[in-house]
Amino acid sequence: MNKPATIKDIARQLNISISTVSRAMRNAPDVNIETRKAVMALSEELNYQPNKLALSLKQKQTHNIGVLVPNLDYVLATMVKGIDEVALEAGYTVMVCQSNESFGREIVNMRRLLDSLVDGFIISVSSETKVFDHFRKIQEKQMPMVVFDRMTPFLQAPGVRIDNEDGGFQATEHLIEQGYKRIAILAGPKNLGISNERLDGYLRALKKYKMKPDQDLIIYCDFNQHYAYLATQELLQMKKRPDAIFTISDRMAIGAMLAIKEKGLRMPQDIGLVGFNNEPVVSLVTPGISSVDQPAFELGKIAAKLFIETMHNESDMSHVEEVLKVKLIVRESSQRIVTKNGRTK
Amino acid sequence: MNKPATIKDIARQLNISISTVSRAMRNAPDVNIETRKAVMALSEELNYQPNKLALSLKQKQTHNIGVLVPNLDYVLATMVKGIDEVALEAGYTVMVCQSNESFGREIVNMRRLLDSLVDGFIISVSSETKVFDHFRKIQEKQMPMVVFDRMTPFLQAPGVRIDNEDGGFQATEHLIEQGYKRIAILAGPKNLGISNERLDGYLRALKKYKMKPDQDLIIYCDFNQHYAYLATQELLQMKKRPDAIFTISDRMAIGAMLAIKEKGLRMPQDIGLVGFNNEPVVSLVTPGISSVDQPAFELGKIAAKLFIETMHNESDMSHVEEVLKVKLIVRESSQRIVTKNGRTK
DNA sequence: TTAATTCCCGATAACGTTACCGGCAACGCT
DNA sequence: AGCGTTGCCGGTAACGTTATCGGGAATTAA
Repeated sequence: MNKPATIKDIARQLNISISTVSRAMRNAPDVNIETRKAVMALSEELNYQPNKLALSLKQKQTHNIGVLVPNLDYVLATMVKGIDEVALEAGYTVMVCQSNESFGREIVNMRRLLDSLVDGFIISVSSETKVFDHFRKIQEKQMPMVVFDRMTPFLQAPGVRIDNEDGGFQATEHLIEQGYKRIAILAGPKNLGISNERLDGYLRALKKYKMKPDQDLIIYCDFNQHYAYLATQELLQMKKRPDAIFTISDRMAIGAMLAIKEKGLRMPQDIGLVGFNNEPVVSLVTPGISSVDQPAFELGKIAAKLFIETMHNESDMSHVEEVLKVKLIVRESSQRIVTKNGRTK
Repeated sequence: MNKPATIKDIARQLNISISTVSRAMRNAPDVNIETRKAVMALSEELNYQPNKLALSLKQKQTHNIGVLVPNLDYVLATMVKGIDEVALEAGYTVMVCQSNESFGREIVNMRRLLDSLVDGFIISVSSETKVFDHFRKIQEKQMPMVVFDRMTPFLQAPGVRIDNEDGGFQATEHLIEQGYKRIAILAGPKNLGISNERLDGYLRALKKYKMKPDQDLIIYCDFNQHYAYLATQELLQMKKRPDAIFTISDRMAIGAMLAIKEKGLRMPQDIGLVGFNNEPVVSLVTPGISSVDQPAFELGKIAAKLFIETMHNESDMSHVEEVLKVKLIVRESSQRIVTKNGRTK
């Protein structure tokens, strides 16, 4: 009972050939019912487990999905959970690798998995990534690849994302409706798609209300709390400081909030604030921060479904792009006009 | 260029045997320098990638580590990051599988990975798990296994955890020093080790200060925010309600905080609150919640190191148990006595 | 010159599995 | 009786790699 039992052991003990055992095991035709029973019984007794490696080597597929993510924060962890759910159901095992937003780690992780460990990839690109050659290798190998959340025009692949532009629009329009006049945006890194899309929504909202965008109020900064804190400090020291800030992530909103509080300004009276993601934390801080809610779990599930479709489908799906709706959740940080029932009109 | 290049292709094109190519590739002796150069050059040109499956099949090891976690919340994600860091460095790829705190999923995930996909496991058990037979299979196969964070006496395996008992003690002693008299504890599920250890610390602190534990103030409840919220509501409706609450996780502390605020009680004046984990969120809410800080990232790294040691070490390491220090971080939620410099004595 | 040593290399088996082909009975049909 | 069909099974190659062995040529030692 030391070495794990193999198909050969069963064949030898039953005095039949390994081919027959193999057939019996996977319910193939051309095998007598009695023989099958005997094989099943013995395999049970020997606690036989088919060797996945050998199988994968033979039929050149692993039934593993490589999931490449830049980190495992709340949103991505939720998405991964969605992926996991669907993948498991479909008989796939997922290998999650996080790159820590590092370009180098992203490449290393990818190459590792690429070496015949997975059948394909579900990817959300790192914010550091500006070059996409390593992903091309996946496509060269004809491997299925699905991108999610953070997409990029440089990759021809099916994908699913949220309507970032609309999210940016909803957030900005809401601030305008609340009477804010000088609305700043903390956009993320310049090369990140979601960053620019949310910025586009911001710009469209300004345009709709005939407000002129002010370059001084459009801040690009790294996707994290501390940089948002610093950027907000600078914003608040301007002669004509903004009276509202839209940050493209909740983490950044938290940073902004800290700077605002430190300055002694009140939300929403002195300054309005809206974030993005609707992470649990924004409803816990005081004041609660308005934020654009996105269906992260659902998005993960769709990503996995797309992957499986791509696997089983011969036709080119690289043009497929699912876009999920988002919805602004209004909280105290931006709600100046209060109606009778406590909601904005 | 469609099919990936193999060692055979190189051999054929160079008119040498596959053995020689194999040797050349892995810097084995017995190969001429010229030959090696030629092999290297051609393998570069053909973009050759050794097939990990074949290699694993041959030498019966995969260089993969299966990491089984109950979820991917902040603390565990941080630990996984630590594992990842060390594992990658040592040439291992990690496969993260989350069980969603479900016993069934834990088993499914484990069996998947067990079928020759990984060389061993690093495990944090699900809170639902009361039976550990499935883990025994790992040991039967002589596979290395390391447990982390959530340990259990039912598994003989090396592990690393934090000093939960001391954490519970620090938190409770602090509350006592702040003059709280009726200190409740929201403990987690009864079968969870970390839950009981933190409770033990709580009890030891009470004993040290000659305070009698009150069974009505010891609440077992599920490890999540909502149940903590409900439990706190009940606590606050008692005739002799507690004047402080220690929750064994920050998520539960948040739930408690919500119930406390709803009741209109002030922290720390009317009631004190201390959590566990020191997640970022506790410093963001108002008032900031005191919490026991644990070195999650470090813990992950040590878990991975233990694993690698176990791999390379023939001797039995199942008795090894590393315990990491924790440290209470005091915030407004529990700080009644303020000294000149704003710290407790 | 001969023997011993070193340097390279190739052939083969093996890891555990499946796919393909061929073959031998037994059976049914004309 | 002869023929095709069906049911069942075994042998073999292959997936891509490494380990083991053996052996020939070249170099060195005696």
